Amino acid sequence: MRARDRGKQPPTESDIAELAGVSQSAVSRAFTPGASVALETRKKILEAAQRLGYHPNLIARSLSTKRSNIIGLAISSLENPFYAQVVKELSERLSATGRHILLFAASPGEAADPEVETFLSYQIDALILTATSPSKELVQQCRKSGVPIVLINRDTSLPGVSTVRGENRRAGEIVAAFLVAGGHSRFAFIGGTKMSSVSRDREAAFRAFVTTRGKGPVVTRYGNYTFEGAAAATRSLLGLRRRPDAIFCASDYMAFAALDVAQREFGLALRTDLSIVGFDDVAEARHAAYDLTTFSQPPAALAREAIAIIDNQIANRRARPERREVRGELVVRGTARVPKHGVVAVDGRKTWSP
Amino acid sequence: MRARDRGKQPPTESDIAELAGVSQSAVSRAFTPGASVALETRKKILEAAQRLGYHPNLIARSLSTKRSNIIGLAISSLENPFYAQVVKELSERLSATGRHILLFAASPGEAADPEVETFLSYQIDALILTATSPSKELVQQCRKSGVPIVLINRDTSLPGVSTVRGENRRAGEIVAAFLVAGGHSRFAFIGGTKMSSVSRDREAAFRAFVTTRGKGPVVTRYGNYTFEGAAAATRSLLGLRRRPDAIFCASDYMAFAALDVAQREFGLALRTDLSIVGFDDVAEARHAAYDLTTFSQPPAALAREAIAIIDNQIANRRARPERREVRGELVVRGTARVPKHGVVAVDGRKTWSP
DNA sequence: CTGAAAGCGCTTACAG
DNA sequence: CTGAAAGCGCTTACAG
Repeated sequence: MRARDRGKQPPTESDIAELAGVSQSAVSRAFTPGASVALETRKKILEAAQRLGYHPNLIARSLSTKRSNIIGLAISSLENPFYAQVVKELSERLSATGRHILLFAASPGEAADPEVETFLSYQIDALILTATSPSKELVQQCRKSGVPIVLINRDTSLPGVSTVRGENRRAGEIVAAFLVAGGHSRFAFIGGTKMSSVSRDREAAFRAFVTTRGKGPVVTRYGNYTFEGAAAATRSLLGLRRRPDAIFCASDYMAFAALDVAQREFGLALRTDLSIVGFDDVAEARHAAYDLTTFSQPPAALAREAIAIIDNQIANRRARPERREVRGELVVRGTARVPKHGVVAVDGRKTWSP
Repeated sequence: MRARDRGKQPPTESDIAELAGVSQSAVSRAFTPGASVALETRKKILEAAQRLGYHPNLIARSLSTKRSNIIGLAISSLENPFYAQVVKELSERLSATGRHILLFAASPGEAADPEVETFLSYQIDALILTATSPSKELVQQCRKSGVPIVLINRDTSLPGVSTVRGENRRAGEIVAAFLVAGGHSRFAFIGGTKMSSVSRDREAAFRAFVTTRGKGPVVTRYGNYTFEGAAAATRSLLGLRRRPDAIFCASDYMAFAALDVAQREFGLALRTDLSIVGFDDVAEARHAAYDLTTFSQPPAALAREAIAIIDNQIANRRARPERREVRGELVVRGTARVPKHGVVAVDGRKTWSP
């Protein structure tokens, strides 16, 4: 009796044990898949647990097993629907395997690092960063604690870190080919940050194609991955004497800002005065309000690959970090002039390849 | 030495104690604010901790203190930028006080309940639900475990649950007054779900005002808080023989869908053929692409109040559940005809009141 | 101020 | 299959 009238305290294994007339360890086994318990005993125990409304204390379990089933997730641009979608995909897939997300959502400017370090104190099983990059110190901490770390849509030269990205270089090339074929002649690129290597990859491939075709130079501005930043970048670009007639943006979210400024502030007509192409293919891109031509990078695939990497790393602590790429395609919509040839329709959407 | 060469295992208080030549409990005190440790000892300990790269194991701490500093957060519409913003505000405010978010992001249809119940096993200090409502069972579980629960932008008749909402009734009334003053005559409402009481409150006040002015009836459709659902609702409404010339949507996100359908599928001109008003005032609402007239419900305030309630409930376990309301205002933009009188400009935005 | 000890609620060898 | 016991890494009375 003593054990059970502990007032507001939730019941523990000992309470169940007492009620079922078995040992506490028997109760533990009854809740451990694969542990050896007689069918009869397990039944008694489950009944008792049911009666008392027992739920295992996962904090205690984590302490003994040294596995928390918690995955740390840091993100710096939740206002960007692309990342909201990534978080959602991650949450759904992870919870399907009984794992949970410890979330930290920073603002684009902020360093997520200090917060994320405290995640380590929660004994997370792995760390996922998206829209943000880890510092050297964070990576070292993770390696010391044996916590695998994977970046989504970001890259790093730091050793021991896995990455999952879209087809950045291929995208840059295809978008360039598309715009060149569309008859444009003055090209610009709105990147994330100077440091962002995914943005740089897209830019490099874009620029290489354009200049190789003798259509250079490509003017670049940085939108810092924010709406306001991209709006400012667009203003700067459209104020140029040699005004671009084709802008490739490193994210749909920034492309939305470009669209805004081009139409509202400069009164430009899409496709005739100016073509804009984004990257990501977020859900909003197909809304009539934007109808954005863009290169896709599916969040579901990104989430799937990131989790696959984590699982590998957890299963085999000595596994080498991986770098995976997720396929995308150019989705043709209304914000960019369309070349005469090369458009094909699949599943109700239009795609283009050279 | 023994204690320190445990290989990949992160250092513990005992390791620090050994290195610093003190007891393990002394180390614990050094990391407990307000505990009594000599300045000298604390210094030695912190040095040792620094050298070993020690971070307290929060899982172990939680087990003794029965406080995890983890707040459970369940959300069902992260694709709606309004909720993405709410999550972000919550994350930033909570981490400022050393707390973290255990996240579960479901899809609008799904019940978050089963997942959220496992949160309880993590000994969360409180539970926040937004864009989703708890089942009776969940609420009972929470009360049993003494976990305060607060809903954001949702309501419930279940006892023991706190809520934070926008000015639903006032919004319905003001939007109605605005549209009536704008000379509209055929009113419609796109609600979330039949069950959603925040949606019902907005609708009831809207309808009451309209019919009182002899401008009824108000036709209602439900968009299920999704983009596709709202698009279908709009199609149904605009296909009506007595086609509405004014639609009030229970969320901006649904209003975006309505805008899409009205313009792309029905070729309607905003303000002359049809006025659309939303609810929330998400960041996208002021983008040129939408330029949506809407009643605001600030996520920052919602997050602040929700946390304040949680803090009250944690500080005083016997505190009664609270129901708080957060102020909003009608933000005048381009999707609805504007009455001759009543518009005032503040801080670069236009507002209206009767 | 400090250390030894018990306890938080689990898991997991180890005997039987 | 089952129980007694040690241990996970902390906190916190209790003596001194």
